Amino acid sequence: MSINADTKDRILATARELFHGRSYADVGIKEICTLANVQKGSFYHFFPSKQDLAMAVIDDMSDDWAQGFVAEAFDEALPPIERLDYMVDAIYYWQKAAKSAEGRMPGCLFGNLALEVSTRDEVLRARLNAVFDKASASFHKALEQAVELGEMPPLDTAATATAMLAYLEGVILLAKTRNDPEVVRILGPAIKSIRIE
Amino acid sequence: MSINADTKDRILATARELFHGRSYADVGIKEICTLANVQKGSFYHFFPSKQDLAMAVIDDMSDDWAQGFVAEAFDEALPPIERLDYMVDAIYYWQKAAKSAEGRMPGCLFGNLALEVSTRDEVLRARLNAVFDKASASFHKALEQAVELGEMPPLDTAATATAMLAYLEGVILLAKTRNDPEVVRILGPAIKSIRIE
DNA sequence: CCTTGACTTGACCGACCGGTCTAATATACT
DNA sequence: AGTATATTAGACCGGTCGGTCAAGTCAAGG
Repeated sequence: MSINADTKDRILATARELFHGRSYADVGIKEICTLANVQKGSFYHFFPSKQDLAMAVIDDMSDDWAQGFVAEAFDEALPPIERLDYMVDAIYYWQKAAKSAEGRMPGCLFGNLALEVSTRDEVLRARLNAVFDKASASFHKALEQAVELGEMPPLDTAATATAMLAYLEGVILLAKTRNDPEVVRILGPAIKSIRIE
Repeated sequence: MSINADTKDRILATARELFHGRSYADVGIKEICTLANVQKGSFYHFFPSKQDLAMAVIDDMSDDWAQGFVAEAFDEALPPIERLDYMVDAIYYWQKAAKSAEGRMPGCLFGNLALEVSTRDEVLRARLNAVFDKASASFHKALEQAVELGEMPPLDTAATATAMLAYLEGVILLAKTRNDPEVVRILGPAIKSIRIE
């Protein structure tokens, strides 16, 4: 192991921050390298291409989510419907914190990337799709349990789960465009009203 | 008037198509000029910058919408709630047609641009915000009338209108990521279930 | 000690970016 | 006809892009 075993991690963390705060196309490898204190050669030692970096960033963020507040929000100990509110709250506080730290609401990295690259890069699109599928599955489980527990009248849980995810992404999109996290707080809770029979 | 009085229009139409089908950053002025059969000098005669072009494209598309299917969908002759379904249908058929023509679902130009540029360009962000506000207003009017006519129990019509717009954008985002317009058809109608009291 | 191979350095590459500029050309007005 | 003005043409600019590469440095294994 080298003394700089964390080089790859630094690249990853820096890229993630920059991609999230701006966009894929706007952030160059040179900039990532500079901020991560890494030389270009080292970068290309770890990542064969910018696309590969993007995939790594997506996977990295996805893992962090799965182990982070998404795991908390969809904790089976919580009543299913409360999980939805937890998720909305988590997003709200996160975006609010990000805005006060950097002045701008970054929105959802996955949503941002999806709209930016999915017409141009099939590989990344597929990756992002998988992330959305996984997220949708969390909603699905919560809905199934809600129905099972009688907390919610029966419905098409799979379709509704996807619709809820879509709603969340849409709310974040609008909030980002307004650069106002309050949009999430105001519109977010209506996620519970969405129903597909 | 010059024999090529439509030069500006050709630039605009080409840029709109390219921005919509790909992204703002991915499309260069040179490419727009080539496809529009215009030279760079002419381009910069009509548009002082790429940013100005983007604004013009946003305005152009927004006007087309306002006079096109959005006007039809939100026609006051239609029962308010049917307007929502009309809107969803219109989006579905549009995206489906675009996909079979070009192989890819382009999604919503405004949503695409919003996520791509709103952290980087305040001017464009403001413009996109205005477009969303205008769209939200159409929903708002429909909801107000629905409540008035007793077709819908009273609710916070303004917030719900924005929520519906957010939902639509989210559905389009997901559909684009899946490159599958059917997502719009399946999830779209649930827009009517969204409620903010 | 010497080799191996992972890692780093930074110069370098061609392509392309948004944007500028000068000169030519077409049109409209007097 | 002559002149002003709008439009077009396309070479050109500095800068940046993603990516390559040859030349190293350095720690671990034999």
